[in-house]
Amino acid sequence: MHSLIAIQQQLLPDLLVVMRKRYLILRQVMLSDMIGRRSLAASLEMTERVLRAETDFLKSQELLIIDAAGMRISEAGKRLLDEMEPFYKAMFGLSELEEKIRKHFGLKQVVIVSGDSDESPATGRELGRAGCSVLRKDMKANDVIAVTGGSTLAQVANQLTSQTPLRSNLFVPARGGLGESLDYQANTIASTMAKRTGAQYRMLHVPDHLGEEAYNSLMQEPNVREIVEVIREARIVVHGIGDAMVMARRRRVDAAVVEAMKAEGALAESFGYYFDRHGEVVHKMLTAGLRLEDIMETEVVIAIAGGRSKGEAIAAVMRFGHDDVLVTDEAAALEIAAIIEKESQ
Amino acid sequence: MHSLIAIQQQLLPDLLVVMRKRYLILRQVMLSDMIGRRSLAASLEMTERVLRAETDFLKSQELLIIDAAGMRISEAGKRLLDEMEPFYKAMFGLSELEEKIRKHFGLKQVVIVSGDSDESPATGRELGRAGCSVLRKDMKANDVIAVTGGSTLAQVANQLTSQTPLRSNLFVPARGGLGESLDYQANTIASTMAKRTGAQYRMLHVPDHLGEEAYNSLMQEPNVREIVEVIREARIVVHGIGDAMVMARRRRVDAAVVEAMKAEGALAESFGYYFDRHGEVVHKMLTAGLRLEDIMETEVVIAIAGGRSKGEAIAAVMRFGHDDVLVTDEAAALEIAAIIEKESQ
DNA sequence: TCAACGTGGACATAAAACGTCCCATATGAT
DNA sequence: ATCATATGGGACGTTTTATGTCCACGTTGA
Repeated sequence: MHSLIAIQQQLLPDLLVVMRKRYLILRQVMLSDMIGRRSLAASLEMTERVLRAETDFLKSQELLIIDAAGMRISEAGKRLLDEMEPFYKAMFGLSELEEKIRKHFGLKQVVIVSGDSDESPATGRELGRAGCSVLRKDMKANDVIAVTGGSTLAQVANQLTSQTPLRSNLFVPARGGLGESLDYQANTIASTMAKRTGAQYRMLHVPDHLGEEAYNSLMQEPNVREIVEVIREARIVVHGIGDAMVMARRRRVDAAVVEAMKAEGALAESFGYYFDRHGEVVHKMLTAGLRLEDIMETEVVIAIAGGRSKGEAIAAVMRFGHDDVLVTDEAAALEIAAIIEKESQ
Repeated sequence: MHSLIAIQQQLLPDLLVVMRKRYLILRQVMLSDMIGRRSLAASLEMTERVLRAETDFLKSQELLIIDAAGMRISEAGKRLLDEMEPFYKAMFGLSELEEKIRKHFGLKQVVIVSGDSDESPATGRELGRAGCSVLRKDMKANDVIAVTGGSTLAQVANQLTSQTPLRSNLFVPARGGLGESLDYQANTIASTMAKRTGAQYRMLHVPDHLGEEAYNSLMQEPNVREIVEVIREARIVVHGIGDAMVMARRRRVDAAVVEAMKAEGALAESFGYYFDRHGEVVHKMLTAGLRLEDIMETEVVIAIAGGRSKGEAIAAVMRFGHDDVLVTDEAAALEIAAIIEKESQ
């Protein structure tokens, strides 16, 4: 059974979307006994016209009885709902989760791949693949795309492709060097993405965290200044999310600073900033890359991160509230959902 | 698993059609090793443009590899075909059958509902329902529709509906009275259909088989003559198919005639005529209703019949070669397929 | 080298989906 | 009995998508 669904996902990705839509309509009609088109459209958050197309179809299948008084479910419709119940969770559990998380954080889109990146590398790859689709869909001609580092972003970079060379696009690192391994550097990832898609890329050869003096003098350099300006005007930002302490350690942040951040409740790290559980930024620092105020004005901010252990961190960054799209995996999503659940009580 | 397929067939029949299309493309590509768009389109009997849309999609799913040299299937594509195999028959077995029968008899359309009308009344009703859809789709304003009698046609009549009254349509019996029970008379069925759809109807109160003298004198009657002329110009004919001997007995055909027909190999009966296995008409008779030459010129001829026992008869009438659409059930279709198979050897 | 066959781009046009408004009508409260 | 309200369905202009048709250009194999 499960394998059939997997096949259909590949061969007809929107099959499940349509199926869910029709299922939800049918269910809503059943719960409402008798209901009119307009109020049904409102309660399902659909426009009247597309709902109408669907109800017309359901009527033609005799799953819905629809007359001048309104519509109600037929016997065959009830039977179908019953028979479908056992499949529902397997088929649409993730969609439900997506919708829940999307709504709670006010995101434009949430994509969840099944599995746990912590446990299985395959899930990590899936995550990368999903990130690619999202990115591809959001990219337009002449876009500048800023990307951060990290293993997840590296997965995205290694799977990104494009049918035709995207000569007009420009990939840039969101931040300067952060003392990570070369493969996971933002610079590396930006260049990989550009090479794989036939796009342009520019590097930012500057350490990320800078003292005021160094910052000022670097920004005097015309070539640094120019690329920094390009970065700060990126239309799309793609970033990973990490655990604050893990990242701090990996980046050899000063022990005293680490302690300070810990004291302030630092939980998550993303595009060089550290966030506490409420999405507040802990420890603002001068940077040559994207600053918070740039992020806030970026048109499309895409977060990509997965693994059960990252659930909390992801939730923290989402609470920061300037992301538009979240791509994650099932394990992390379940953690996030649990956090939402807990605090809504 | 099987029940999921049943659900999907109700909830998204149109998407399953797409799924099959993509599967067949993928399979054809695999069988061809490497093939170009045009020749593939030809072998699948699709236009080049729609095939292209599909192959573009399959490429985006990475199921197909497509470069300047042509296209071939990817590893993922092969895997998908393998995994899909066990589901294929359950999902599209009937579509395959439909296509096979359609091609063999050169029909415009074949519709098969699952089950065996001989065994289950529910299948009979399904058959009627399917007949309704076909008829509805083929009907246009101002059409005259001639219908025959029989229990299957009665099923159609009892389920035919129309959203809006079809005031411009006219239902007429294809033939005169044939000595069957009232419910199954063509007259009854025509009037039922008309009443249920808000259409017009006309009756033909004349015995079907007539001697030459009676025929001539009846045709002198202006009102008989008029309706007969209308019948003979029907744009659509809907007819059932029966076993020759069963029908002959039910209609109390003269024993000597029955013997004669038997000797000539009469196998099937339809719209008052008897056919042998080759679709040749046995025993032409004068009739006030539709004659063979009328049928041959009718724009849309729809045959509706099911049940394993009728498979042979249906095949015989199809061989007659003037039907456009066949609506039948699985059991009959399997019989028909077996007959096709047997003689193609 | 050349001919045949391949893909992919381009574009006009047909067809479908969609948003929006309106109307006759059924329903239920008054 | 009547009236306000909500209903389905028709209509229609607009936008989006699908489709037919050509053509440019690259690859391949003779």
